[in-house]
Amino acid sequence: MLEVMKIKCTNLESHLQEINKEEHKEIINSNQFGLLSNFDTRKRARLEHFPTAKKPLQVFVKTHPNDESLMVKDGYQWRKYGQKVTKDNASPRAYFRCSMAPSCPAKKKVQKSLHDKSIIVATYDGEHNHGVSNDSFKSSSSTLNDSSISTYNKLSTILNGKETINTRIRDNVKQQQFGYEKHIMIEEYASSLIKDPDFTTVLVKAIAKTITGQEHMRQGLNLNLNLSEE
DNA sequence: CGCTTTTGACCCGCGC
DNA sequence: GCGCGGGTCAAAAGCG
Repeated sequence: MLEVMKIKCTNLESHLQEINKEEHKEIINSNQFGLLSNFDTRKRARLEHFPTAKKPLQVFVKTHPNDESLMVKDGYQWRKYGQKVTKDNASPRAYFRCSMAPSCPAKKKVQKSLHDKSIIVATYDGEHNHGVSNDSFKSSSSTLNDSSISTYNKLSTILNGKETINTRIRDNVKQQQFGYEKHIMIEEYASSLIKDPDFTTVLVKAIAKTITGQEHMRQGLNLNLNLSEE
């Protein structure tokens, strides 16, 4: 499911980059005349708000509020190399380096959420130059190959707001023998995505087009988000 | 014994 | 130049 979501996000990002390019052109054009309306200001703020490819990935993981370990099982082996108490958050921030490969530049910072002690925030820097461990994060692709319909159901649920994502994903994921922490991570990842107004706006457009334009997909067997055709 | 964690010291960029 | 704060280093301790 993570792979599917990653592909969808890639499609969405490329689509948004196209939109951003056009909006930047509009802003530049309006600035050429020395004018910047409130509307333009809002658009620029939104452009700056949307995460770019260079922005470090943040993952929100739900844990027990009393759990002080700051450990996030994400399939890689991490070696802790530092811990600091930061000014804006009483919870200590832990620094980890990937220990699966000696030359791997990947790093991450883990800190409890300022507002919710039961949520820890992992900020990833750099990319891994090696594969993921099968031992610590067993591939679920064998059980998720037929997950298109559940993916569609989950996204529909998000959009309809009739049921919390936690409930449906937890049921689906537990049935497919995910570990507890992994399905929590997926929940938080999906939750963070749907809190992004840009993400949901484009997602709604794409899914609406898919539903209305492709009647044969009414059973949600294929969530086609090929936005480049829009 | 080898790897990981802990933790105080150090480095360095940034704002004033 | 100085102080602050985030990030990193490295020695010691812990652990299997």
